[in-house]
Amino acid sequence: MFIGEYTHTVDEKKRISLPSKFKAELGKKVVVTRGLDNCLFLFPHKTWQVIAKEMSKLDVKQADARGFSRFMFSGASEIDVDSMGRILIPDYLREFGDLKTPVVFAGVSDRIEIWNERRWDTYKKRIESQADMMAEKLGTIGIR
Amino acid sequence: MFIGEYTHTVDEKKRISLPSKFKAELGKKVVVTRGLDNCLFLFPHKTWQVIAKEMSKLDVKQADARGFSRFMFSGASEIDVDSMGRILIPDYLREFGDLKTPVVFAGVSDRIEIWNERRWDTYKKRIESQADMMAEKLGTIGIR
DNA sequence: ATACGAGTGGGAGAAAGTGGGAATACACAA
DNA sequence: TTGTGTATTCCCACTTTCTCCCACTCGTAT
Repeated sequence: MFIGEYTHTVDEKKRISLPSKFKAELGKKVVVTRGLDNCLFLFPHKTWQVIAKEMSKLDVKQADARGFSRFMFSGASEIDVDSMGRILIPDYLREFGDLKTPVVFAGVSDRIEIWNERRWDTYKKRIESQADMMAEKLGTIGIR
Repeated sequence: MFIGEYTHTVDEKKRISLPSKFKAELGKKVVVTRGLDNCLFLFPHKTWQVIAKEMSKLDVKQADARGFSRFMFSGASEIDVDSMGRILIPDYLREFGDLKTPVVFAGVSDRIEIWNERRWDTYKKRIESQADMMAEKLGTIGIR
């Protein structure tokens, strides 16, 4: 399970090194896709295979399902982790996620999210400010 | 499985080089057909054979099934990949897809779609804006 | 103080993408 | 049939980008 938050650099060659805490669980082959709220999702290859299988069940005849699978599959990229534990995000994904130095890796259970740091901070503040909502959600999962 | 998004050029001789990530899986012989939403579908020859077989099972009595298979079969074109990994799209398909430089190859699971870049961007933006739909679909495939 | 691991930077070689030339095939007119 | 012009096919070559590997720095632990 991925937890924690790490800030990294995008170097001149557009490489980003993975947080070492995630390296073992991610393995040598990872998949990056478009995520929600302009972040990217990062999965171990094995997790992606499960997701891809689920997605391929969607009905091509439905316009929104078609759009969704186009969005996810075309947005996905299988990436080899280099010998230094870095990944190279394709241009179109880097643009989508607005990834400029610094970027944030956020572990979210089964997946890792990659964020533009500024967007991440803004997003976090917005969530933090919604104390009532947080309290309620905590309640629903049994913490009071 | 085809994933990812690649922008390529249509050269003076109307050739388009295939993204190298797709070359191995596509093989030396591919099939291009009319796709949905004004893009073209590109299949490895082997995949096409399976599709053709499935389509021939469709009920001829149903007008929409008839229309669909006419649409797919009449538009289909078998194309050899040249030694540099490029293909030559027939005029009528290039017109249908409005393919002018630059064009986008989008891997969508078992097919590749070829888009006019401008149309693709417009389409993508429309999908991106449907965040609710995306979140819902993500939920159905187990991402929350 | 030294060793180690994590994160970052850079250089050389390989590959991908694209443009263009030469050879071949084709169509049509003389 | 032969010649001419056009189109198509097959290679070769150039440029840019990517990939792989090595080196350096900084902080932490021994």
